[in-house]
Amino acid sequence: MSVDEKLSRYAFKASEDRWQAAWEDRQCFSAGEDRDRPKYYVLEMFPYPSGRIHMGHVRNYTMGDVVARYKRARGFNVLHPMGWDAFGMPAENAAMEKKVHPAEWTYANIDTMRRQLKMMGLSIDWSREIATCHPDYYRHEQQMFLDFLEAGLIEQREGWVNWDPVDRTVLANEQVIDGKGWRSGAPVEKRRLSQWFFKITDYAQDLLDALDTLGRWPEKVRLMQSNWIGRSEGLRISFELEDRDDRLEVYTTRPDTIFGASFCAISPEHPVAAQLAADSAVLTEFIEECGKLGTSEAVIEQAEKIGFDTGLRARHPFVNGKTLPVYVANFILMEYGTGAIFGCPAHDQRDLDFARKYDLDVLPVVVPKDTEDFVIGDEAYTGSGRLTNSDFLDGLDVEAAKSEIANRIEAAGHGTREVNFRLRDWGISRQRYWGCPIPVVHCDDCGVVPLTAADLPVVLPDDVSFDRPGNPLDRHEVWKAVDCPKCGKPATRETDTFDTFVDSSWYFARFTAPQADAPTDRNAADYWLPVDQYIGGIEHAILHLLYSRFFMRAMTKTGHAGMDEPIAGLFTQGMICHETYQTEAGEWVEPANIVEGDGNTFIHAETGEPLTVGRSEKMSKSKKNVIDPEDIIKTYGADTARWFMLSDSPPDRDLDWTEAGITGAWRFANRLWRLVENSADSLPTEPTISENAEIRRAIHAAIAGVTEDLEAFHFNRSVARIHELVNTLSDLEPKTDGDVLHEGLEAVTRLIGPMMPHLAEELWKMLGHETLVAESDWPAFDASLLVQETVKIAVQVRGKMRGTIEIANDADQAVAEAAAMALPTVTAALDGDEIKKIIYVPNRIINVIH
RNA sequence: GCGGACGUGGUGGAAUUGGUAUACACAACAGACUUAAAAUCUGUCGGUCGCAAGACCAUGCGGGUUCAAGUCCCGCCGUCCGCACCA
Repeated sequence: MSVDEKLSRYAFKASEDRWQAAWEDRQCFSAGEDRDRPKYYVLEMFPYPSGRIHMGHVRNYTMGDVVARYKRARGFNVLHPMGWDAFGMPAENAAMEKKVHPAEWTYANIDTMRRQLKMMGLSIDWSREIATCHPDYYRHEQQMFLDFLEAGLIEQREGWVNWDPVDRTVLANEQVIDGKGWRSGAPVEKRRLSQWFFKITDYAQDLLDALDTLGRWPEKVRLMQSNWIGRSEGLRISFELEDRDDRLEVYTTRPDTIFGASFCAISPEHPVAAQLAADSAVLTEFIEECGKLGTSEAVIEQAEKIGFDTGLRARHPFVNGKTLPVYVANFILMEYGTGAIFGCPAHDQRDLDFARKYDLDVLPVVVPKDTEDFVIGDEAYTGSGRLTNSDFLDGLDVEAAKSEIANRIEAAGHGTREVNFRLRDWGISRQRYWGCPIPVVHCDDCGVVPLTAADLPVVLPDDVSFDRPGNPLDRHEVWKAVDCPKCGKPATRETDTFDTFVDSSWYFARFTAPQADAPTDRNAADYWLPVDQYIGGIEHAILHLLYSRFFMRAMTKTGHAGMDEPIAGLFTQGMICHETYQTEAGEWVEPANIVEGDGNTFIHAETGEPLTVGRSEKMSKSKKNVIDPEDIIKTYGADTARWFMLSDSPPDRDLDWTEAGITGAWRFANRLWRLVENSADSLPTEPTISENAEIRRAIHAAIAGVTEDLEAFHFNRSVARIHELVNTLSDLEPKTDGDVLHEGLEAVTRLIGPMMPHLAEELWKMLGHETLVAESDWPAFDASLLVQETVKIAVQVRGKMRGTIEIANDADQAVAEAAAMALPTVTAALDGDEIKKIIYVPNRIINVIH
């Protein structure tokens, strides 16, 4: 860089160091419980310490920082903390692959990522930092487990897991690939294991109902949660079984189709299936085959639907002598309803596919209105209509038939109306080391015994090895050995740890008092909660957010909190994507190794191989299309990186990372810096009000617009408005327009404050201020300046644009008509025809119909 | 498979929520400055036809509602997210 360039360019590095030190010095971002100002709690989803920050983090934390800095300028007492979602599988994988202890790996990653986040200049209260893997955090989680247990919110029962028979270890769904263990390659089996469950289903109705109160959540997230909870009103019907004393309980939401039933199907895990399998090797084999699909619902649903005819027959409750074959079918989930259904192929697609496959009857019992010769082909009919082929239900509509059949079945004692939820209890036991230990012991005499508060924390042992698969806690005889809290005899510790979703279900509460001796300090929690603005990826729309909502209720029930809903406002951001590059052999190549060849081609920087450019995809290590934020910040500065993150793409949509985009942002930062640099000396020292109404309108319209956009999360629009204002100000002559330029530059500087905080401080100083933008108020606008005297409105003839007219604001229809008719394009389009109607929307449009 | 979203110039996108489609930015092209390049500044920039005025076409595809549709409704196509042990 030449001397000349140094003089004409914004020296971001010095600036960033200077202002970050100034903020730190003055403790600008430390939060206290100031009751004189309204509080505002801004939170971004805390990161998993995977190694280095990625662009997704940069985008997420930039958005949160814009909100935090903006709200601070608006006079709010802002809490904006940061922490680490530090337990999880990657640390154990690293331990196996790189022979490094999970704790060491995790804490080193945290140090790196904290340093990187600080480079961004975020307005975070770092004194509140927490890491979920630290005993100071997880001891409180253990305490709450004990409290929840006592409050009846937890129970222990058996649950299914994916079992790798070769590695003799439990696998996560993502570790099962095509039905095989990812390391061993062995076909997985389903196994029953004793597990702890949070009874989230006790709150199913409440979690559903309360969605209506979450007005500042995206509609799509509320809808997804609502569907996930999946309330259904149906009927539990008890079928008699031929040659058996017991009955088969099925659950259905379409009892009206009972006369179209042609089979029953039960889950491979249904007790009846197990019983029959005891005497049937073929059925046993079939059930084992189903188990190879693992526990993933997505896999089960996508697998080919297969069944096994048990030979059992269920008696139809209303048709004398009619019996239905009972199948064991791989798509029936034991977790939903009763684990058994009756199938009506004509009116359910899955049942129809099954019936066609096994050649079962397809009898339509609901016919759409005004239809003759109704037949079912390859598509089931699930719409409304009249009942037919259904004895006493004939002629009724679907709703009436549902009600009638329910009445009859209840009266006959063959079943009951039942509300069901798709939502299942939350299994929290994990057979892994790097998680929060579950604070219970197993005693031969007393059974499962919870520890007491005095025994906490149960700390993970450090001396563990990962040289073989399985949970190291399980083989740690010293750590496991403990005296039973009840009888004092030797007992063993529970070796399962918590699902990491437990850690992230209450961290927002812990941030309100991170040093408290109890899980929360109610004074602080009641002051700060709920989170006013939460920001994170859409991928967490269901599980993390639903678990957190449950957890808050559980904390309230046990006295650790005082409200049900932890998150008042939610925003879900899009992902960061980048083009992908591949060699002819199909190997992925990093963007750093790409150079442009002749024409529109790209070649490998080192090997010179020709490369194909693939479409933009989510940045991922596997496709090597990642850009390291630290490289970008070092090259262009934090403000440029932040500005690019906010420009162009709407925050809820995916953002395409491009070289052109980041250099464009860099050029803008410099352009603005030069504008102030070149005009600062010519500006009046005492602010005066300019007579230039046009420019002042532009300035105040920008302030009004940016304010509105920031409130609505339209950051890309704020950026466009700031571009426009800077373009306008650039055209001014500092010597003659000094007063209005001064007003404009002061406004721009404060408007970019939340987005490019270092540059804003730098410009503020250049404009002669000794205060900090970080401690300044948000600029106000004068609404009276925004009113325009005349408006330009569109003129249409029969809905087609024919020109525009400029008339007075709120002009009468007569004025608008006269102006419109005077347009040659209008008279030409009318061609002498009679005018039938004129539609006039003041300040918008006039439409002449002929 | 089920549930949820998204689709506008060469590119990212804007559109007062049913009222002038393409703001703002990028890329490209032309010019100025420069020995030259970079940087910077100025101009052009949806498509077709036309010297021009202008006309016609265009918001994934096909229908519909309306004086008026990117926006609302119906049906397709494509892409993405979630599916309970990844975080």
